[in-house]
Amino acid sequence: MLDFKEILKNKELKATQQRLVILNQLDILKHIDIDGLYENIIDKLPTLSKATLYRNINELIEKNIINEIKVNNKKTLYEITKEPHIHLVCKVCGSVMDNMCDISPLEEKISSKSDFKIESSNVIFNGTCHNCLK
Amino acid sequence: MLDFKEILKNKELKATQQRLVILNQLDILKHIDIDGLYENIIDKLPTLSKATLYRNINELIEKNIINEIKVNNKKTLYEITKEPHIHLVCKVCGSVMDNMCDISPLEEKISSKSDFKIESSNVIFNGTCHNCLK
DNA sequence: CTGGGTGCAAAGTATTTGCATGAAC
DNA sequence: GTTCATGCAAATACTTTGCACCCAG
Repeated sequence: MLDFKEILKNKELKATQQRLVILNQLDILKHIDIDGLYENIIDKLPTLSKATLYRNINELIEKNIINEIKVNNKKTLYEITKEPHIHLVCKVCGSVMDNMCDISPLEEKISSKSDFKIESSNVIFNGTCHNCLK
Repeated sequence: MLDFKEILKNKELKATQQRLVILNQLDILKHIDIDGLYENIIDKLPTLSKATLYRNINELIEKNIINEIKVNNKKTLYEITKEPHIHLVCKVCGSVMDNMCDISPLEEKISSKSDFKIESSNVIFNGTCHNCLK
């Protein structure tokens, strides 16, 4: 499990109860929007205000501790920043899955063809997941 | 040039002045957010209300005549739906470019590995464009 | 003890909706 | 002539901000 106290310290952010709970819940819930996150946290930390949640989400994105996933027709989701990966979004059940497929061949093709230096990527595939195919 | 009257008719939408101007401007401006679009249209059609713009954008997305591009740290952009393609977003100048690179090899790799049936994709690469590299 | 973080309430933005009027077909 | 679309204003939803108090370091 990730040591969020340490991570926050490294980025010069105080390890407040609020931030630790936000990060823990994000780690558990994987891909969640702001309201889902809020509802989940309120059980653990009933005093949390939405203002604080918004402020922290923005701060944590800024420091690259978490990152946003923008899916069409959905509210923005958040996740803990880990290895770069692809997202598979099921149109039937709505679930979002991580996929570790290596996209560097594609990146190289594009870089060379377009003279564009790629630094990061956001790749989403929409379709039907394993369970919903059955 | 695309015949938007025809396109609207095929989707059973009335070809109103508002819709035609919205589509024409989108076609010219390529990747634009709602406020940029509104400001551009107001010159051509000063009576357009933002409510109508929002309603039409939603309607046109629903009918797949236009589509949204969700870029991190940017407002949602809109474009006329054409061939599937990738977006390259320059972190320096902010420009958004289309790239026609074929991603089907990647799609096949993922489909087979994950047992996920891909129907559409949203692929964004962030980095530095040709001009800003100089 | 000090500075950054929090909660609350209020302000600021963004987006949607109800309804009377108007335009497309 | 009908039906659907529009403009306006109001409602709703979303996000940020100011400020007094609080807690992590």
